[in-house]
Formats: sequence, structure tokens, C-alpha cells
Amino acid sequence: MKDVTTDPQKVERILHTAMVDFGQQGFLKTKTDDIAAQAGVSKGLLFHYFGSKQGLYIDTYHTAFDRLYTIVDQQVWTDATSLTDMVTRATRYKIKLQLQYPVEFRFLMQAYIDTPHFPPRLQKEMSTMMQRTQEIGNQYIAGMMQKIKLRPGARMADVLAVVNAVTSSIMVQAEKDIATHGYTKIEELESLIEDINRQLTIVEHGFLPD
Amino acid sequence: MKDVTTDPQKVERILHTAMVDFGQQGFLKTKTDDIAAQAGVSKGLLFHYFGSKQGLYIDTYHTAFDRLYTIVDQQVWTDATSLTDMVTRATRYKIKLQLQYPVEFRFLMQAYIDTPHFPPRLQKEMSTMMQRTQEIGNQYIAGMMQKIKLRPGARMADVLAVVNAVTSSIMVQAEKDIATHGYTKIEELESLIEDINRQLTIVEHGFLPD
Amino acid sequence: MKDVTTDPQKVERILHTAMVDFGQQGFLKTKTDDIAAQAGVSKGLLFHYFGSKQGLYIDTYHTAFDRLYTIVDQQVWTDATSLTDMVTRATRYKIKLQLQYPVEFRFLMQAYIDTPHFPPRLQKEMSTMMQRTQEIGNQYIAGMMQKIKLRPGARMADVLAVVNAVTSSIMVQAEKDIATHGYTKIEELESLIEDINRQLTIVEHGFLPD
Amino acid sequence: MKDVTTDPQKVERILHTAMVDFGQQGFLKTKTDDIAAQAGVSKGLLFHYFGSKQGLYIDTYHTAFDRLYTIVDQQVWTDATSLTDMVTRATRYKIKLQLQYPVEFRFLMQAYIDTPHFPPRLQKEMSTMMQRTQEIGNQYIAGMMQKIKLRPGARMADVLAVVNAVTSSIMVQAEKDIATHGYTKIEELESLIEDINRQLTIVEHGFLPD
DNA sequence: AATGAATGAGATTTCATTCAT
DNA sequence: CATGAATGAAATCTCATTCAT
Repeated sequence: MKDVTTDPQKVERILHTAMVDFGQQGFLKTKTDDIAAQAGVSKGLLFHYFGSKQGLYIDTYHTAFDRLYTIVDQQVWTDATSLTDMVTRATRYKIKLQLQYPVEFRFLMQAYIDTPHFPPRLQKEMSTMMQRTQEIGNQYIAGMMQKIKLRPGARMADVLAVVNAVTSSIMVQAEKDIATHGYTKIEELESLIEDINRQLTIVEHGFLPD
Repeated sequence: MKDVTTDPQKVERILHTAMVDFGQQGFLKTKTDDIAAQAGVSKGLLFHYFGSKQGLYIDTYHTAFDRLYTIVDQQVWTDATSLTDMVTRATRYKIKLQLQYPVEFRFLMQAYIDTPHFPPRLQKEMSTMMQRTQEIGNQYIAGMMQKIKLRPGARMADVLAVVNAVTSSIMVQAEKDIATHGYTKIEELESLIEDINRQLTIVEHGFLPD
Repeated sequence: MKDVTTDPQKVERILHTAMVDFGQQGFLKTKTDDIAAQAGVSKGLLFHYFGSKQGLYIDTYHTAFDRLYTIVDQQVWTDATSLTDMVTRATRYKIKLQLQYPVEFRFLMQAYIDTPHFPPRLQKEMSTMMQRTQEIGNQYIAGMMQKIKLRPGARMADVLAVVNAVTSSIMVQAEKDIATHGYTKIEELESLIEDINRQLTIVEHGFLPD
Repeated sequence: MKDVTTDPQKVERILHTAMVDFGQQGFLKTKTDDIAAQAGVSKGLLFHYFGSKQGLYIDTYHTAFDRLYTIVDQQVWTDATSLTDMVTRATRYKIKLQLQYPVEFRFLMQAYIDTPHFPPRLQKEMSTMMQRTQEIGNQYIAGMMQKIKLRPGARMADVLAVVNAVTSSIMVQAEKDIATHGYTKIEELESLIEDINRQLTIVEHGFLPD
């Protein structure tokens, strides 16, 4: 955002609207006219505050990112006793965040998917930031896994990949369920938590009989 | 396609170009001007044949879908001895298809991601078709799994979900590698096959020591 | 102009209108809407043909320049007997051109004046072309003056400067008269020719009594 | 300026900034935002004081005009012995003024050039004032020339025109040199004075051998 | 009097779609 | 059937001017 004096409420309204619209429709399909109208401000103000549509997108990204990643409480899962327990707890926590900040979550997932279709300048800027986000996520899981003792022949990188794959697919499912059924409470998604718990147990012990 | 007399070669060129462009840039960013120019036909013909940009997209989808799913040879993996072997073989076969039909593959993956951003009519039509595709994929894997005897406590649906998650993440990685490094031979992607083999072995036996 | 097929009549109408409007109002004040409307074409076509407002300006410049500088007939004055005769004839010829191509003349004079106010890219491009034009003009006059024998103490460069100054001021006056009174025939501007003739005679012989 | 109570310092700052910006970029390219920011006042005040951008331009013109033409010291050259001497001195004095009041000079020259591109109301108002300025300038020179005895056949009006043309072209050159090289002392422009001296000598005695 | 956030009319540019040939 | 020049609605962005404080 430029060094213009801004009305925090309007900024908030614009960013919120932008997050919703960009998150639902992606960058290209979202119209600045719509954002301004929905936020109850003039088109001019939007450009006065954010310079351009791309500038608004970037600021929206930072807002969503900061809101989510500054409140993450790592303590929730660091005292877990097993990987399954650990990742299950982390996922429950993540889904809670997703329920608490559905707009931010959706926007960030959308941003991740949309990046290749952005205008060049925006694409470049977003790619850099995406990478940073990716790395933060990996650090958390990598940290968790250092305590685990592996079965002979099982490589750490592969276990990480499997756990990541399972977790991602559950998070995508959570996103869909929230969007489709309008869930707002963690209880409504408890079955997903149970799913990941069982699935990770399979990854821990295998699905074949001994 | 409408009931107009068409020149098969031109239809083919248009559909191919559309598949490439839509697959690389998505629906909105792709310009009808570019498709017509690259296909060596007039823009008028494009609309004469396909009615609209959305109509062209739908026809392109059908073409890509049919080309891939009519040639799938299930025999390749149905005589496998273990799930890991089975899925690894299936994945290798899938990656071979991806190398043989990179344009169709890329388009379909892009279509899957893009669907929520389409204009309403297109979105509705695409969603239905997507679901059908999903189901076909699941049937294959489900078919494979019926022969497997599971460890007590492990549910079939969960094993299926884990295997799907692992396979998907590998396929996404394959897509990225192909796009980034321009791979054209299965040998260049053999390490990915080894990855999924090791990862599925972990899923079979677990990563914890007995 | 890009490699698009163009309707010569429409191109002609657009360029003519652009020349008139840019020449009267300068670059910034001229609106693409107006040009399109006056030329009887759609706004879209204008951009289809010329890419941008700046592109249209540059093409208009080339058109004006080429139309004027390809038809210049140097023979008119090269057989003159004295400098005064020579420059007077050249000026009459120039004013004739100005009457024949008032739009081109006005545009080019305006372009010369406007250059410093252009958008950066256009400014750069125009500056280069302006310089070229300047040089062509100087060559003509320099050519004329090589035959002249000067009074001791009078430098060629100074004579050139004085003649240039006198000629320029007459040309500016001609432009004003044409714009103000709507003159269309050389006869109506004959008094200006007489002015420059008398003024150059003064420059030849001085205004002081011997 | 309207009949509002005004803070003289702020008025001064606004007018100075306006003079610089209008002089450098012309009327249209200059933004009221920039003027207000550079003058350290609010945009509101600018409109409160001057009513509109056009109003500000007109007031700026008056200010520049008054500042230059009220301090002109005619004594400097009225005791000259010859026209060349007289005009050379006057030009040196004028260039000194230009160095002392570069902003006012540049603005007035720019205003002279820009006039035809102004919005109608401004254009009308400016034209009138321009004429007045022209006339004042002419009076000075005309005054100088009354003492001169002309060669038979040479008309006063023509001599005046030639001298004006030569002087103008030198003043334009001075403006360019100052802008380009950032000259601030009369010594740095002494060569221009010599130029006009030699050129006027040519006008006095002619460039042809007797 | 003074502010500067806010406005919205208006400018340039894009591109799916049409239609005369 | 085939063309591609032409259209104009719609999008992004600018900036003089206003007005609540």
C-alpha cells in the first residue's frame, strides 16, 4: 500500500471483499467494479489506496498470509506422542483455522493454484512469496518428524512425501466440504479428522497383514 | 459441435491448438485470436464450427477425454502380484500416456483446476463431466484393490484414499517435471516411478519399526 | 502500423482526422473517441490498426512527413540569382505547400512544439525523428548559401542564423494567417512574400545608410 | 483569485510551484496533486484559493508577468549609441533576467506556446494577455529604433521584424542552453551575446560585399 | 480557514462475437 | 463454406473537483 492516509474500516472492507472475490473467482474474473461496489467504496478510492488491481491482489495476499501465519500456535501439537497423533492434531488445528478464517484460507489456496495464470509481473512476485509459504509449511512437518524412528528401509523423504500427500488431500476435502455444506464448526468436520487419523495409522503400520 | 459441415483437418487443428492454449493459460487468458491464428484458420470459422469460446472449450474437453480414456489398456497392470507393484505399474503406464499425450493430459488437469472459475454455464457442464472422470479413475483402482487382503483394523476406503493421495501427488510432480525440463521419455522420469514404489511400500508395511 | 490488413480509405480517414486533431489540440487534449467518431470508424478499429494512441501519433507523423518531403521540388529555387531571390522563392514555395497541405504543415509544427510534453516513450521516438527533419531543412539552406560571396567580417554561420530566424518568423506568421483568415490561395499571402523579400534585402545590404 | 482570506506564504508557495510545473510540463500534463504536494499545502486549499486549475493558471500567469515587467530597467540600454549596441545590451539584460527569474521566463514562454491547447475559457483569457505582452515588448524595441536613421528603401517595420526574429531565436537558444546545461551566470552565456552582436552587425551592414 | 479522503466522469485499451462479402 | 475486418460492451485506470470535518 502506498503512503496515503487510509480509512482502516474501508481498507478492511476492500481487502475482505477482494479476498472473497479473488478467492472465489480468481484474479482475471474478478472485476474491480464489483469489489468497489461490494465494499461500499468508489472505484477511485480502490485505486487511490492500492494503485492497481495487481497491487490490490498483492496486498490482499499479504493480509491473508499475515492473518493466518502470525497466530499459528505450534504448542498444540509439539507435545504429541506419535506422528499420527501429531499430524492429526495439526490437521485438526489447521481445519479449525480454516473454519475461523475460511476466506483467508480459500484465497491462499486459490492464489496457489492461480499463480501460473497471472499477468507476468504479478506472477513473478507471487511465485517468490509462494515459495516462502511452502518452506514454512515444510519446516513444521520436518520438525515433527525428527523425533520419529523409522523402520529399516524406509527413507525419511518418502515418509514426508506420503504424510504430505495424505494431509493435502484431506485439506482439499475440508475446503470442499466447507464450501459445499457451509460447515462452521469443527464438530461438523470431525469425521475428516477421524479419516486422517485412520489413514495415518495405515501409513504408520502398513495395510498388509504382518 | 453444431450440425454444420466441417473440414476434419481444420477441426483437428483448431482442437489441438485450443487444447494447447487452454491447457497452458486457462480459459480466460486464452484468446480466440491466438487459437485461430495458430490453427491457421479464420476466427470466423472457429465461431462457425463451435458457436462460442465456451462451446470450443467443451468440445476440446470431450476430445481430450475421449482420446485418453478410449485407449487405456487395463491389461497392463491387472496381472500384478501386489498392490505396490500394481499401482506402480499403473502409474508408469499413466506417465507414459502423459508423455504420449502431454497436451491432452495438461488440458484435463488444467480443466480440473479451472472449473470453479468458468462462466456459469460452462461451469455446470464441466462439473458433471469432471465427476464422471473421477469415477472412472476410482473404478480402476477399486478394481485393483479387491484382490488385496487387509491388515485387521485397516479399512478399504482409507487405503484407497492414501493410495490416491500418493498417486495424485506423484502425477502432479510428473506434470511439473515434464513442463519444466521438457522430458519426453519414460526413462527420464524413472526416478519418479522409484519414488512412488518406495512410498507405496511404506504404505504397505508402515514406516514404524515392528 | 501492424501487419493487419487494412482498408486504405479508413486508414486515410483516420490519419487525416488524427492529423487535424493532433495538429489543432496537441497529443494530450486529443481524444481517441473523437478521432474515431470523426473518421467514421469504431474505436476498436482505431486500436486494431494502430495499436495505441501513441502508435497512431507516430504513424500520423510519418504520413505527414512523407507527404511533404517526398514532393519537394528543389529545382524551383536552385537557379536563383541572389540569396534574397533564392530564399524568397523557397519561402513562396513553402507557403504554397502549406496552403496545399495545411493539415500536414500544422501537424508537423505542432509536433515540433509538443514534443517535450509527450509521454516518455513517444518523446524519445519523436525526438530522434525531429532531429532528422531539422537536418534536412538545414541542408537545403546550407546548399543555397555555398554560392554566396560574403562581405569581409561576416561569418557564414551568422548569416545562416539570421536568414533562418527571418524565414521561421515568416512561416509562423503564415501559419497564423492561414488559421485565422482561412486563406487558401497564394495570392492572399503574397504580402508575406513581399515582407520576406524586403526583410532579406535588408539582411543583404544592411539597414544603415552607407 | 477570489475574495477569500489567504495566507500570503502559502499563496506564494503555490504560485511558485505552479510556475515551475506548468512551465516544465504544460497545462494538461501538470497535476494539481503534484502542485499541492510540492507546495506543502492541501489540495483543498489550492482550489479554495484559486477556484480551479484554470484559475490557478491565470493567476500564475499574472504573477509571472508582473514580476518580470515591473522590474525592467529601461535605462540600461537607452543610452546606447547604435542599434546593434542597443539590442545587444537589451538582450544581455534580458538573458540576465532569464537567469535571475528562470522560472518566470520559462513559464511565460511555455504559456505562449501552449495557448492554442488550453480549454476554451482559458484560451480566450490568455490570448488577450499574450497580445498585451507582445505589445509591451514591441514598444521597447520601437522606442529604441526611433533614433535610428535608415538606409533609403528600408522600412522601419521590416527592420523591426528582422531584429525581432533574430532576438527571438537567440532567446529561445538561451532558454535551451539554460535548461540543458544548467547555466546560472551570464558569463556562461556570453557566447550567445557575441552571436547576437555579430548577427545584428550583419543586419546593420548587410552580408554582401559593397 | 484548511484539510485530504473520497468521488465519478471520462480516458485508453481489450477481445468475444458478428456479418458483409 | 469460409473469411477477417469491424464492432462496441466492458475493463482498468486517472485526476479535477467536492465536502464533511
